[in-house]
Amino acid sequence: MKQIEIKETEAVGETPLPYDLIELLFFAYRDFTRDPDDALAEFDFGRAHHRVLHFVDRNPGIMVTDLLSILRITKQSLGRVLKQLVDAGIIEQREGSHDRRQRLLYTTERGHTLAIDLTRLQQKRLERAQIDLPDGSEEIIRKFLLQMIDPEARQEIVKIIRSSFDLIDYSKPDQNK
Amino acid sequence: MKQIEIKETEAVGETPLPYDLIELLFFAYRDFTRDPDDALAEFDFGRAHHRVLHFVDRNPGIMVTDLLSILRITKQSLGRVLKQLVDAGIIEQREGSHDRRQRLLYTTERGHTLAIDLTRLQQKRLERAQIDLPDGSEEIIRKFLLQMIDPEARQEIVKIIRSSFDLIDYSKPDQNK
DNA sequence: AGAATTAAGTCAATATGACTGACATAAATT
DNA sequence: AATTTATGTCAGTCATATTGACTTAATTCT
Repeated sequence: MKQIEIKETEAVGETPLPYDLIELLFFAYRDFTRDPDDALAEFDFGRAHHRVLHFVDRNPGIMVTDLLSILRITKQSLGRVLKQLVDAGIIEQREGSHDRRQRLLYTTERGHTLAIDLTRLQQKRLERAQIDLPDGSEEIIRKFLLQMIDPEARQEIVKIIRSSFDLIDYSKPDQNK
Repeated sequence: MKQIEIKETEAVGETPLPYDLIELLFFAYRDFTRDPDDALAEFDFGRAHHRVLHFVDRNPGIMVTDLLSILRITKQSLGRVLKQLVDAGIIEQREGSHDRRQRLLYTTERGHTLAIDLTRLQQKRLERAQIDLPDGSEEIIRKFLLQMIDPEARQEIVKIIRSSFDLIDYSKPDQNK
Protein backbone atom coordinates (compact mmCIF):
# COMPACT_ATOMS: atom_id res chain seq x y z
CA MET A 1 0.00 0.00 0.00
CA LYS A 2 2.56 2.48 1.13
CA GLN A 3 4.87 1.46 -1.67
CA ILE A 4 2.19 2.24 -4.20
CA GLU A 5 1.58 5.57 -2.51
CA ILE A 6 5.22 6.45 -2.92
CA LYS A 7 5.46 5.31 -6.50
CA GLU A 8 2.52 7.47 -7.42
CA THR A 9 4.17 10.60 -6.16
CA GLU A 10 7.30 9.99 -8.20
CA ALA A 11 7.32 11.40 -11.66
CA VAL A 12 7.02 8.72 -14.29
CA GLY A 13 10.13 8.01 -16.31
CA GLU A 14 12.62 9.48 -13.88
CA THR A 15 15.40 7.31 -12.53
CA PRO A 16 14.39 5.48 -9.38
CA LEU A 17 15.89 7.04 -6.29
CA PRO A 18 18.48 4.96 -4.44
CA TYR A 19 16.66 4.94 -1.13
CA ASP A 20 18.16 1.60 -0.20
CA LEU A 21 21.76 2.73 -0.44
CA ILE A 22 20.98 6.03 1.24
CA GLU A 23 19.34 4.36 4.19
CA LEU A 24 21.90 1.58 4.40
CA LEU A 25 24.64 4.17 4.64
CA PHE A 26 22.75 5.91 7.41
CA PHE A 27 22.21 2.79 9.50
CA ALA A 28 25.60 1.25 8.75
CA TYR A 29 27.49 4.36 9.71
CA ARG A 30 25.46 4.75 12.85
CA ASP A 31 26.35 1.29 14.08
CA PHE A 32 29.92 1.64 12.90
CA THR A 33 30.52 4.65 15.11
CA ARG A 34 28.66 3.24 18.06
CA ASP A 35 31.28 0.66 18.99
CA PRO A 36 33.95 3.21 19.85
CA ASP A 37 31.37 5.69 21.11
CA ASP A 38 30.19 3.19 23.70
CA ALA A 39 33.70 2.25 24.70
CA LEU A 40 34.72 5.88 25.15
CA ALA A 41 31.62 6.76 27.15
CA GLU A 42 33.27 5.02 30.12
CA PHE A 43 36.00 7.64 30.05
CA ASP A 44 33.45 10.43 29.56
CA PHE A 45 34.74 10.94 26.09
CA GLY A 46 32.69 11.24 22.94
CA ARG A 47 33.05 10.91 19.22
CA ALA A 48 35.06 14.09 18.95
CA HIS A 49 37.68 12.59 21.23
CA HIS A 50 37.74 9.44 19.16
CA ARG A 51 38.40 11.29 15.95
CA VAL A 52 41.26 13.25 17.48
CA LEU A 53 42.74 10.15 19.09
CA HIS A 54 42.46 8.20 15.86
CA PHE A 55 44.19 10.71 13.64
CA VAL A 56 46.89 11.56 16.15
CA ASP A 57 47.64 7.89 16.64
CA ARG A 58 47.76 7.36 12.92
CA ASN A 59 49.93 10.42 12.36
CA PRO A 60 52.39 10.65 15.23
CA GLY A 61 53.87 14.12 15.46
CA ILE A 62 51.08 15.77 13.51
CA MET A 63 50.79 19.54 13.77
CA VAL A 64 47.67 21.08 15.25
CA THR A 65 47.05 22.92 11.99
CA ASP A 66 47.16 19.75 9.93
CA LEU A 67 44.86 17.97 12.34
CA LEU A 68 42.39 20.81 12.06
CA SER A 69 42.39 20.59 8.31
CA ILE A 70 41.82 16.83 8.36
CA LEU A 71 38.95 17.10 10.80
CA ARG A 72 37.62 20.32 9.26
CA ILE A 73 36.78 21.83 12.60
CA THR A 74 37.92 25.07 14.18
CA LYS A 75 40.75 25.62 16.58
CA GLN A 76 38.28 26.34 19.32
CA SER A 77 36.41 23.12 18.80
CA LEU A 78 39.59 21.12 18.87
CA GLY A 79 40.90 23.02 21.86
CA ARG A 80 38.68 21.63 24.55
CA VAL A 81 38.74 18.07 23.29
CA LEU A 82 42.51 18.10 22.92
CA LYS A 83 43.00 19.56 26.37
CA GLN A 84 40.87 16.82 27.90
CA LEU A 85 42.87 14.16 26.09
CA VAL A 86 46.15 15.70 27.24
CA ASP A 87 44.88 16.01 30.82
CA ALA A 88 43.83 12.36 30.74
CA GLY A 89 47.32 11.32 29.66
CA ILE A 90 46.17 10.02 26.30
CA ILE A 91 47.83 12.54 24.05
CA GLU A 92 51.00 14.48 24.63
CA GLN A 93 52.35 17.60 23.01
CA ARG A 94 56.01 18.07 22.17
CA GLU A 95 57.70 21.16 20.88
CA GLY A 96 58.80 20.88 17.27
CA SER A 97 62.55 20.38 17.06
CA HIS A 98 62.96 22.60 14.01
CA ASP A 99 60.08 24.97 14.61
CA ARG A 100 59.59 25.71 18.26
CA ARG A 101 56.14 27.22 17.67
CA GLN A 102 54.75 23.81 16.91
CA ARG A 103 53.15 21.57 19.50
CA LEU A 104 53.42 18.25 17.76
CA LEU A 105 50.88 15.70 18.88
CA TYR A 106 51.59 12.12 19.90
CA THR A 107 49.60 9.46 21.67
CA THR A 108 51.07 8.27 24.93
CA GLU A 109 51.56 4.57 25.41
CA ARG A 110 48.19 4.44 27.10
CA GLY A 111 46.66 6.50 24.32
CA HIS A 112 48.09 4.27 21.67
CA THR A 113 46.71 1.18 23.39
CA LEU A 114 43.31 2.79 23.60
CA ALA A 115 43.42 3.79 19.94
CA ILE A 116 44.30 0.25 18.92
CA ASP A 117 41.50 -1.16 21.06
CA LEU A 118 38.96 1.08 19.41
CA THR A 119 40.29 0.24 15.98
CA ARG A 120 39.98 -3.47 16.75
CA LEU A 121 36.30 -2.94 17.52
CA GLN A 122 35.81 -1.40 14.13
CA GLN A 123 37.92 -4.09 12.53
CA LYS A 124 35.62 -6.73 13.96
CA ARG A 125 32.60 -5.06 12.46
CA LEU A 126 34.28 -4.57 9.09
CA GLU A 127 35.35 -8.20 8.94
CA ARG A 128 31.90 -9.39 9.84
CA ALA A 129 30.51 -7.16 7.11
CA GLN A 130 32.70 -8.84 4.52
CA ILE A 131 31.61 -12.39 5.32
CA ASP A 132 30.32 -14.21 2.26
CA LEU A 133 31.28 -11.45 -0.12
CA PRO A 134 32.97 -12.63 -3.33
CA ASP A 135 36.68 -12.20 -3.98
CA GLY A 136 37.62 -8.69 -4.94
CA SER A 137 34.84 -7.16 -2.90
CA GLU A 138 37.12 -5.21 -0.65
CA GLU A 139 38.69 -3.50 -3.61
CA ILE A 140 35.22 -2.58 -4.92
CA ILE A 141 34.15 -1.21 -1.55
CA ARG A 142 37.34 0.79 -1.24
CA LYS A 143 36.90 2.28 -4.66
CA PHE A 144 33.24 3.01 -4.03
CA LEU A 145 34.00 4.82 -0.79
CA LEU A 146 36.84 6.77 -2.32
CA GLN A 147 34.60 7.90 -5.17
CA MET A 148 31.96 9.01 -2.67
CA ILE A 149 34.42 11.65 -1.58
CA ASP A 150 34.43 15.03 -3.31
CA PRO A 151 36.70 14.71 -6.37
CA GLU A 152 38.78 17.71 -5.35
CA ALA A 153 39.48 16.17 -1.96
CA ARG A 154 40.31 12.63 -3.07
CA GLN A 155 43.96 13.05 -3.73
CA GLU A 156 44.60 14.65 -0.36
CA ILE A 157 42.63 11.94 1.38
CA VAL A 158 44.54 9.22 -0.39
CA LYS A 159 47.67 10.82 1.05
CA ILE A 160 46.18 10.81 4.53
CA ILE A 161 45.15 7.20 4.22
CA ARG A 162 48.38 6.27 2.36
CA SER A 163 47.08 2.82 1.52
CA SER A 164 46.80 0.49 -1.45
CA PHE A 165 45.22 2.76 -4.01
CA ASP A 166 47.80 2.11 -6.65
CA LEU A 167 45.23 0.73 -9.04
CA ILE A 168 42.96 3.72 -8.90
CA ASP A 169 43.62 6.56 -11.25
CA TYR A 170 42.79 9.55 -9.14
CA SER A 171 44.59 11.89 -11.46
CA LYS A 172 41.32 12.26 -13.37
CA PRO A 173 38.94 13.02 -10.52
CA ASP A 174 36.31 14.63 -12.72
CA GLN A 175 35.71 11.86 -15.18
CA ASN A 176 32.10 11.21 -16.07
CA LYS A 177 30.24 8.60 -18.08
CA MET B 1 59.32 7.03 7.62
CA LYS B 2 56.09 7.48 9.43
CA GLN B 3 54.83 4.20 8.05
CA ILE B 4 57.77 2.42 9.57
CA GLU B 5 57.17 4.19 12.85
CA ILE B 6 53.61 2.86 12.92
CA LYS B 7 54.55 -0.65 11.92
CA GLU B 8 56.98 -0.81 14.79
CA THR B 9 54.31 -0.02 17.36
CA GLU B 10 52.04 -2.76 16.11
CA ALA B 11 52.54 -6.17 17.61
CA VAL B 12 54.11 -8.57 15.18
CA GLY B 13 51.85 -11.26 13.82
CA GLU B 14 48.56 -9.55 14.58
CA THR B 15 46.15 -8.89 11.75
CA PRO B 16 46.78 -5.55 10.10
CA LEU B 17 44.21 -2.98 11.11
CA PRO B 18 41.86 -1.79 8.37
CA TYR B 19 42.75 1.88 8.68
CA ASP B 20 41.98 2.48 5.02
CA LEU B 21 38.35 1.33 5.24
CA ILE B 22 37.84 3.09 8.56
CA GLU B 23 39.09 6.38 7.21
CA LEU B 24 37.33 6.01 3.89
CA LEU B 25 34.05 5.52 5.71
CA PHE B 26 34.70 8.63 7.75
CA PHE B 27 35.47 10.84 4.78
CA ALA B 28 32.87 9.31 2.47
CA TYR B 29 30.07 9.71 4.97
CA ARG B 30 31.10 13.24 5.73
CA ASP B 31 30.86 14.29 2.11
CA PHE B 32 27.71 12.26 1.60
CA THR B 33 25.85 14.19 4.28
CA ARG B 34 27.22 17.52 3.24
CA ASP B 35 25.19 17.83 0.05
CA PRO B 36 21.82 17.94 1.83
CA ASP B 37 23.31 19.77 4.80
CA ASP B 38 24.42 22.61 2.56
CA ALA B 39 21.11 22.72 0.73
CA LEU B 40 19.14 22.84 3.98
CA ALA B 41 21.33 25.53 5.49
CA GLU B 42 19.49 28.02 3.28
CA PHE B 43 16.29 27.22 5.15
CA ASP B 44 18.11 27.35 8.48
CA PHE B 45 17.63 23.65 8.82
CA GLY B 46 20.26 21.11 9.75
CA ARG B 47 20.93 17.44 9.52
CA ALA B 48 18.34 16.61 12.13
CA HIS B 49 15.68 18.17 9.93
CA HIS B 50 16.90 16.21 6.96
CA ARG B 51 16.63 12.91 8.74
CA VAL B 52 13.10 13.64 9.87
CA LEU B 53 12.07 14.87 6.45
CA HIS B 54 13.61 11.85 4.77
CA PHE B 55 11.93 9.21 6.88
CA VAL B 56 8.57 10.96 6.95
CA ASP B 57 8.63 11.32 3.19
CA ARG B 58 9.57 7.69 2.81
CA ASN B 59 6.93 6.54 5.28
CA PRO B 60 3.86 8.70 4.80
CA GLY B 61 1.57 8.47 7.80
CA ILE B 62 4.30 7.29 10.16
CA MET B 63 3.57 7.55 13.86
CA VAL B 64 5.75 9.75 16.03
CA THR B 65 6.71 6.72 18.12
CA ASP B 66 7.89 4.75 15.11
CA LEU B 67 9.88 7.69 13.82
CA LEU B 68 11.56 7.99 17.19
CA SER B 69 12.57 4.36 17.13
CA ILE B 70 13.99 4.62 13.61
CA LEU B 71 16.01 7.70 14.45
CA ARG B 72 16.85 6.50 17.95
CA ILE B 73 16.44 9.91 19.45
CA THR B 74 14.22 11.10 22.26
CA LYS B 75 10.82 12.69 22.01
CA GLN B 76 12.27 15.96 23.21
CA SER B 77 14.93 16.01 20.52
CA LEU B 78 12.41 15.29 17.83
CA GLY B 79 9.93 17.81 19.23
CA ARG B 80 11.68 21.00 18.31
CA VAL B 81 12.83 19.84 14.90
CA LEU B 82 9.40 18.53 14.03
CA LYS B 83 7.72 21.72 15.17
CA GLN B 84 9.99 23.77 12.95
CA LEU B 85 9.23 21.56 9.98
CA VAL B 86 5.51 21.81 10.62
CA ASP B 87 5.72 25.59 11.07
CA ALA B 88 7.60 25.85 7.80
CA GLY B 89 4.86 23.93 6.00
CA ILE B 90 7.10 21.01 5.16
CA ILE B 91 5.50 18.34 7.30
CA GLU B 92 1.89 18.07 8.41
CA GLN B 93 0.28 16.10 11.19
CA ARG B 94 -3.05 14.35 10.84
CA GLU B 95 -5.06 12.66 13.50
CA GLY B 96 -5.11 8.88 13.14
CA SER B 97 -8.44 7.74 11.77
CA HIS B 98 -8.59 4.62 13.91
CA ASP B 99 -6.60 5.86 16.90
CA ARG B 100 -7.23 9.50 17.59
CA ARG B 101 -4.24 9.76 19.92
CA GLN B 102 -1.92 9.49 16.95
CA ARG B 103 -0.53 12.44 15.05
CA LEU B 104 0.44 10.78 11.81
CA LEU B 105 3.17 12.53 9.88
CA TYR B 106 3.10 13.40 6.21
CA THR B 107 5.19 15.64 4.00
CA THR B 108 3.28 18.45 2.36
CA GLU B 109 3.60 18.85 -1.38
CA ARG B 110 6.37 21.33 -0.77
CA GLY B 111 7.98 19.02 1.74
CA HIS B 112 7.86 16.12 -0.66
CA THR B 113 9.48 18.19 -3.39
CA LEU B 114 12.22 19.23 -1.02
CA ALA B 115 12.77 15.64 0.09
CA ILE B 116 13.10 14.50 -3.52
CA ASP B 117 15.52 17.31 -4.31
CA LEU B 118 17.75 16.30 -1.44
CA THR B 119 17.58 12.67 -2.42
CA ARG B 120 18.60 13.58 -5.97
CA LEU B 121 21.72 15.23 -4.60
CA GLN B 122 22.64 12.04 -2.83
CA GLN B 123 21.74 10.02 -5.89
CA LYS B 124 24.18 12.03 -7.94
CA ARG B 125 26.97 11.29 -5.51
CA LEU B 126 26.10 7.62 -5.31
CA GLU B 127 26.03 7.27 -9.08
CA ARG B 128 29.36 9.02 -9.42
CA ALA B 129 30.77 6.68 -6.80
CA GLN B 130 29.77 3.67 -8.85
CA ILE B 131 31.47 4.79 -12.06
CA ASP B 132 33.90 2.19 -13.38
CA LEU B 133 32.90 -0.43 -10.84
CA PRO B 134 32.42 -3.93 -12.27
CA ASP B 135 29.00 -5.49 -12.73
CA GLY B 136 27.45 -6.72 -9.54
CA SER B 137 29.18 -4.10 -7.45
CA GLU B 138 25.99 -2.51 -6.21
CA GLU B 139 24.85 -5.82 -4.81
CA ILE B 140 28.17 -6.24 -3.03
CA ILE B 141 28.00 -2.75 -1.59
CA ARG B 142 24.44 -3.29 -0.44
CA LYS B 143 25.33 -6.52 1.27
CA PHE B 144 28.42 -5.02 2.85
CA LEU B 145 26.47 -2.11 4.26
CA LEU B 146 23.70 -4.35 5.52
CA GLN B 147 26.20 -6.55 7.28
CA MET B 148 27.79 -3.51 8.88
CA ILE B 149 24.56 -3.11 10.80
CA ASP B 150 24.14 -4.86 14.14
CA PRO B 151 22.87 -8.39 13.41
CA GLU B 152 19.91 -7.97 15.76
CA ALA B 153 18.80 -4.83 13.96
CA ARG B 154 19.18 -6.04 10.38
CA GLN B 155 15.81 -7.59 9.91
CA GLU B 156 13.98 -4.54 11.16
CA ILE B 157 16.06 -2.29 8.96
CA VAL B 158 15.38 -4.43 5.92
CA LYS B 159 11.71 -3.84 6.65
CA ILE B 160 12.25 -0.10 6.86
CA ILE B 161 14.20 -0.09 3.62
CA ARG B 162 11.87 -2.66 2.00
CA SER B 163 14.12 -3.08 -1.02
CA SER B 164 15.71 -5.80 -3.05
CA PHE B 165 17.25 -7.94 -0.37
CA ASP B 166 15.68 -11.15 -1.56
CA LEU B 167 19.04 -12.70 -2.20
CA ILE B 168 20.40 -12.09 1.24
CA ASP B 169 19.73 -14.64 3.90
CA TYR B 170 19.32 -12.48 6.96
CA SER B 171 17.68 -15.30 8.87
CA LYS B 172 21.15 -16.32 10.04
CA PRO B 173 22.49 -13.00 11.23
CA ASP B 174 25.12 -14.50 13.49
CA GLN B 175 26.97 -16.74 11.10
CA ASN B 176 30.73 -16.65 11.31
CA LYS B 177 33.58 -17.89 9.18
C1' DA C 1 -16.69 0.21 34.61
C1' DG C 2 -12.36 0.89 36.26
C1' DA C 3 -7.40 0.13 35.73
C1' DA C 4 -3.58 0.01 32.97
C1' DT C 5 -1.30 1.14 28.95
C1' DT C 6 -0.14 3.84 25.00
C1' DA C 7 0.61 8.11 22.08
C1' DA C 8 1.92 12.42 22.19
C1' DG C 9 3.43 16.58 24.16
C1' DT C 10 5.66 19.58 27.64
C1' DC C 11 8.81 21.55 31.30
C1' DA C 12 13.30 22.14 33.22
C1' DA C 13 17.93 21.41 33.36
C1' DT C 14 22.09 19.79 31.15
C1' DA C 15 25.86 18.14 27.90
C1' DT C 16 28.42 17.94 23.71
C1' DG C 17 30.30 19.53 19.82
C1' DA C 18 30.33 22.75 16.93
C1' DC C 19 30.50 27.90 15.41
C1' DT C 20 32.22 33.28 14.86
C1' DG C 21 35.21 36.94 15.72
C1' DA C 22 38.65 39.08 17.99
C1' DC C 23 42.93 39.09 20.11
C1' DA C 24 47.68 37.55 22.06
C1' DT C 25 52.19 35.41 21.94
C1' DA C 26 56.11 33.53 20.17
C1' DA C 27 58.76 32.06 16.50
C1' DA C 28 60.01 31.84 11.82
C1' DT C 29 60.37 33.92 7.33
C1' DT C 30 60.86 37.58 4.06
C1' DA D 1 62.07 45.39 10.69
C1' DA D 2 57.87 43.82 8.96
C1' DT D 3 55.09 40.07 7.94
C1' DT D 4 53.45 35.62 8.30
C1' DT D 5 52.65 31.38 10.70
C1' DA D 6 51.49 28.23 14.63
C1' DT D 7 49.16 28.04 18.50
C1' DG D 8 46.24 29.34 22.09
C1' DT D 9 42.55 31.97 24.41
C1' DC D 10 38.35 34.85 25.52
C1' DA D 11 33.52 35.60 25.01
C1' DG D 12 29.36 34.51 23.24
C1' DT D 13 26.28 31.59 20.52
C1' DC D 14 23.96 27.66 18.28
C1' DA D 15 22.27 22.92 17.14
C1' DT D 16 21.44 18.64 18.59
C1' DA D 17 21.11 15.75 21.78
C1' DT D 18 20.27 13.96 26.70
C1' DT D 19 17.41 12.69 31.40
C1' DG D 20 13.54 12.70 34.29
C1' DA D 21 9.16 14.07 35.59
C1' DC D 22 4.70 15.13 34.39
C1' DT D 23 0.13 15.85 31.67
C1' DT D 24 -3.61 14.82 28.56
C1' DA D 25 -6.27 12.08 25.87
C1' DA D 26 -7.51 7.84 23.98
C1' DT D 27 -7.40 2.99 23.74
C1' DT D 28 -7.17 -1.57 25.58
C1' DC D 29 -7.38 -4.95 29.12
C1' DT D 30 -9.51 -7.34 32.99
